[in-house]
Amino acid sequence: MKVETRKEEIIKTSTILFQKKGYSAVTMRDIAKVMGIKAASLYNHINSKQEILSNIIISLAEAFTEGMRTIMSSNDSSIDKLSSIVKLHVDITSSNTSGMASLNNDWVHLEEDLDYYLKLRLDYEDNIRQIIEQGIFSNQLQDCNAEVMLFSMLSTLRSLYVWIPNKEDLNSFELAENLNKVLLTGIIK
Amino acid sequence: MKVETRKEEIIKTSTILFQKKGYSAVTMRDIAKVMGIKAASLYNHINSKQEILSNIIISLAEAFTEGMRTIMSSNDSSIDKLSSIVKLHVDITSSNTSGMASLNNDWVHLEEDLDYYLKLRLDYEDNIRQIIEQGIFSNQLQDCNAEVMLFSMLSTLRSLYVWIPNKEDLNSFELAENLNKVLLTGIIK
DNA sequence: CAAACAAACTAACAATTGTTAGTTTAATTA
DNA sequence: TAATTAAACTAACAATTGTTAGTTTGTTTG
Repeated sequence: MKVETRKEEIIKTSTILFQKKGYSAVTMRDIAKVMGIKAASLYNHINSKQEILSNIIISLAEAFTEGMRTIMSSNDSSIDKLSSIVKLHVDITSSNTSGMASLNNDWVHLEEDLDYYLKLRLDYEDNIRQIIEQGIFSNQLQDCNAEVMLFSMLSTLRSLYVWIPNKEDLNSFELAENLNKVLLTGIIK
Repeated sequence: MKVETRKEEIIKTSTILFQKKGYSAVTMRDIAKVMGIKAASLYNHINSKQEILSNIIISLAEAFTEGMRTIMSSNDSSIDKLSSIVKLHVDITSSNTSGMASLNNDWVHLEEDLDYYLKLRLDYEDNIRQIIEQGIFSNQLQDCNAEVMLFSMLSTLRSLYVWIPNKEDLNSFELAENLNKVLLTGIIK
């Protein structure tokens, strides 16, 4: 709908500002100034500052949930599923690095949608855990502490937003390729 | 000095609050309330909110720098050096998980000490990069993209603060052990 | 042309922010 | 006991916060 256009511009602008200073440190006047209007004018398009944050975070969280649904419903091996997850993170993060900063750092400031976000996040982690445990059980993965594997992988994937903007020399495909290699087979020869 | 005692209590309290909501969202009145005093009373012991943040972040950053100095001056192999770095992160993070949250998320709000912090951080990263490149050169590490290795490892280590408080079942030693295995040799069998 | 509408504006609000000045209280030291 | 000091207090400040109400402007549509 065309009505959404201006709202989307506000969200896009806010996303970039939230990335730089965090949700709490960004004022409505900051956002307005970047857009070349007055703070009060923002309220013709959005209902609250909180709504902006929700829009940024929830849409991304749902994208991950949707991607995970596809992966889980496949018949791939555990290792292939993990590779798909890496690809999913690289793709979503590449398309919205700033938003991923809010997802990672500002979710604590969600109000109405906090519980919903936490549920999506928990379910997502549970799915990965399940894949890893299945991989250990079927002898494809090392019999190492599953939580450590989960944590290590997820930490790296969640930090991609910091790193992708600084490394334009690798395209999405190569990046996912390299990440897979490092995350799955380690760095030792 | 005994004079510092009260100041340290304020910093400790602030550290925990900063971890929960981030520097910008925590007010001097929040800090004072937890300590059971009035906001104005805080200023008998500290000069500004900013000073609290600086204290938290810089002392941690310097601990890392100091640890790295020791590692770099050893004659260990690249792999052993990387293991020592993992241990360094586990140790420092275990001893101050809340502070590590500020180090990771609130450093952007540093003012006077921002440049100093950035220099420490950059030097630290350069040292790790150097170790990795040396490892590749001497054929101990896979000939994979060095930046990806560096990023993956550092992302995991920097996220430890989120994870350590929830996993008390692993002690520092076991944790470093498991992390080393996963980070160095991967998760595939 | 008139009506409708999107999107900006000005002005103001009540609450909250970090911080300062000056004062009181209670314990320690000379 | 008198002087000192650490550490709290009250009261207030100027600035900034998110947000609301009501108005103006210019474009699109009937």
